Amino acid sequence: MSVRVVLVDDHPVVRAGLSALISGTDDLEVVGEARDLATARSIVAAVRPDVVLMDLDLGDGPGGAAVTAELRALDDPPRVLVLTTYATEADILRALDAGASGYLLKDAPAPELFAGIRATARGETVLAPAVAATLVRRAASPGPVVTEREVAVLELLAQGLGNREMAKELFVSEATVKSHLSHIYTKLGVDTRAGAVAAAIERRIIRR
Amino acid sequence: MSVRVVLVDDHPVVRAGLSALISGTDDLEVVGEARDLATARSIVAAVRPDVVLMDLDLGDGPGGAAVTAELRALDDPPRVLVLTTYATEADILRALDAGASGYLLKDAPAPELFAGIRATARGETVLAPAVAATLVRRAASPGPVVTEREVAVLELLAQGLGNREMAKELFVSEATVKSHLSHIYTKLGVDTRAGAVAAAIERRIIRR
DNA sequence: CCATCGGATAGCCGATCGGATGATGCCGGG
DNA sequence: CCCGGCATCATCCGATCGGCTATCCGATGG
Repeated sequence: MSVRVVLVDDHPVVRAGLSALISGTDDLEVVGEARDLATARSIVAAVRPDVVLMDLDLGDGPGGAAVTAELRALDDPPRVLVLTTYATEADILRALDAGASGYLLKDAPAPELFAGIRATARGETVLAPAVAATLVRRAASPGPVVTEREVAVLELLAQGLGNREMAKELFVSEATVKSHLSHIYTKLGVDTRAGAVAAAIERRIIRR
Repeated sequence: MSVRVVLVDDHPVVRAGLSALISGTDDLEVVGEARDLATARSIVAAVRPDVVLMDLDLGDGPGGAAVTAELRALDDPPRVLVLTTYATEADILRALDAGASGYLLKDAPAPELFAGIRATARGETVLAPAVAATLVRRAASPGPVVTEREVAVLELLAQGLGNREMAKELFVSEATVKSHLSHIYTKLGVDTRAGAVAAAIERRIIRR
C-alpha cells in the first residue's frame, strides 16, 4: 500500500527530480504532476492522492498558499506538504494557515523528504528545523507581529510606492495606508520608510 | 563519446533530479556531484569534467559565482553552465564575470537543458531568453555604477536616516546628500528612498 | 458581555523630500 | 589642454510624509 503523491512545482527540473527520487522508493509513488493552479485542481480531483508536494513559488499566477487553500477546500482533501526554498515568516504562516500539514525546505536530504512524506500521509505535522525555529521564536516572543495587511504594505513599500499608490493598489484610502505604516514603524522600531524596508528584509518579513 | 558533467548544487533534490534526467540521455553523463566549494574543487580536479552545472545560490558559504571563479582558475578548467532560479542583473554579471559559459534558469524544460549542456561542451555560450534580454538591456545602456560615496549614502539610507543626519554622518551638507540621492535614484531606476533601499539590497550594492 | 485587536477612515500641521537648475573644484583620459 | 565624471554646495517650491488624535466596525476571546 504505497503513498500516492502529486507534485506541484513550476520547475520541470524539480518535478523530474522529485519524481525520479520518489521512484527509487518502494512505498511512495508519484501519481501526477502540475505546474499551476488549474492543473493541480483537476489532477488532484482525478487521482485523489494522499499527499501533495507543494512548491510555494509558482512563478506567475496564484502562489502555492492559494493553491493549497483551494486543494484543502475539496471534499476529502489531500494532505499538503510544502516543499520550498525560502522560509520567511510570512511564507510559513500563509502556508500553514492555508492548511498545509508540513513545511520542508528544498535543501533537505532525500531520506528526510521521504520520511516527511510518509509522516504527512500518516497525518503528522512535519517541519524543517529552521521552520520550527522560526515558529518557536514567534510563539515565544511577545514581540511585535506584523499583520497580513502590514506585510502587504511593506511589499509595496519596497517597490517604492507612495501612499496614494499603495492605497490604490490595496483598495483602501490613503489614511488607512498611513495608519498601517505608523503601526509598522512602531513594530519594527524605525521611523522612516527606507528604514522599514531594510528592517523588513533583514527580518525576512519580506524577501528579495 | 559522451559529455561528462559535474553537478554543483546544495539541494539534494535538485542534484538527484538532474542526475536522473541526465541519465536518461545517451550522450550526457554525470560523473560527480558537489554541494559546496571544497567538494566541487576536489571532485572537478579528480574527474576533469567537460561541463559543470552550477547553482548560484549555495546557501551558506561562498556563492556559485565564487566557486565558478575558482574552478575556472584551475589548469585546463571545465566549462561552467550556470543553472539557477533567479536572474538578477548582479547575479548574471557576477557569474559571467567569474567565467561562466552560460546561464540557464531552472524553469527550463529538460530538452533545452540538455541542448544547453551540449552547446556548452562545444564551447558555445548559452543564455536563457530572460537572461539574454537582461544583458542586452544592460549592454544597450552605459552601465550605471554607483560610486563609493553613493554606496555610503545608501548604507545610511537603509538605516532610515534623514538627509540632515546623513549629512552630519558624512561631514557634508544636506545639499550634497540630496545630490547623491538624486544620482542614486537615476542609476537604480527608482524615485523614492524606500525603493532605493530595496533595489540596492536586491542588487547587493549593500548587504542586510 | 465587554475588552481587545485588526482594519479602515478622517483632519491637521510641521518636517522632509524630490525635482529642477546652476555653480565650483579636482582629477584623469583622450 | 579640454572634457567628463565625481563630489561639493546652494536655492526654490510643490508634493509627500510622519505624528497625533479620534471614530467606527467586525471578529475573537476571556
